[in-house]
Amino acid sequence: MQITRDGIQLIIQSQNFDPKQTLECGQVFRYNECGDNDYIIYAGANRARIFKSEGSVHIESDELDYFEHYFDLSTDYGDIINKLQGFSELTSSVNACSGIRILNQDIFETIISFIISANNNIGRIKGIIERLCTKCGTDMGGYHAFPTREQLLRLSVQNLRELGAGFRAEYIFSTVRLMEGDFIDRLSHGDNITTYKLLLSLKGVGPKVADCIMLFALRRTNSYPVDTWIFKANKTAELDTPQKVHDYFSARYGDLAGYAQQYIFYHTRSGG
DNA sequence: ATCCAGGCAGATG
DNA sequence: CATCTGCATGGA
Repeated sequence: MQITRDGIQLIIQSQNFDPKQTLECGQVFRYNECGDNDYIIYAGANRARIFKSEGSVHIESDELDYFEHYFDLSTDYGDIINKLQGFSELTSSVNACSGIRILNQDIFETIISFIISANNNIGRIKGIIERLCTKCGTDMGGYHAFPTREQLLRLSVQNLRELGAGFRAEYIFSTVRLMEGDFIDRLSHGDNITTYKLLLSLKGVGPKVADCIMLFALRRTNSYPVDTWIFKANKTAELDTPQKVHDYFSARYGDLAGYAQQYIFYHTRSGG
């Protein structure tokens, strides 16, 4: 993969980077399509435009270093794909979605976003998060940052309901209060089991949401989130519960489980 | 109208 | 430990 920096933009030439697949594979919610494979993406307090043109991906932002890490540009996805091709059941998914990259997202934003995602659909999730940012995120001039913990502490359960969060309003209200002191540091530095248990201590965070947080924000790539789509795709007579599917495939794919999960999820959801 | 959406908490065997 | 039910909201 070749990266060149030209003023305010990065230009990336890679077989394995497609903006549409990367943003629409369900790992992130705060983006808007503004053209053909052309998006505005908001992450934390930052904003970028990302689009594909003549085989290259362009990223325009005032914070290029942030987005270079955010889009995981130092990881060799060709190598990951080669290894996953060793599993015959993944061939069609990987071939159809070979431009997906797993983002490095902010931990607080990811926790709140995936609490909102529970028993919800992507359109509503995006709307609730957008209204949350507008309601209490810092005005960056033209857009709003994702709220900080301190900003969310000011909202009542009633406020959260008015944004459309439904029964998740209580979860968010409790969780921002549980994440006190060095909670985030302990999440980041714990081993997989410790971090997983810590996440389950938050309200609105169960097995699936914890796996998403570990994969999308903490880069624990052994995580294998099992939602309704993955369960439908993987369910067999033997693997007849989400937990059995999770345990089987996280063991089968090892540290590539998270990548495999995203290829399957996007492929299944887009009609594969 | 009924079901579903990137599930979870709390109660019950 | 595993299984069951209620849950806010809006679109299909």
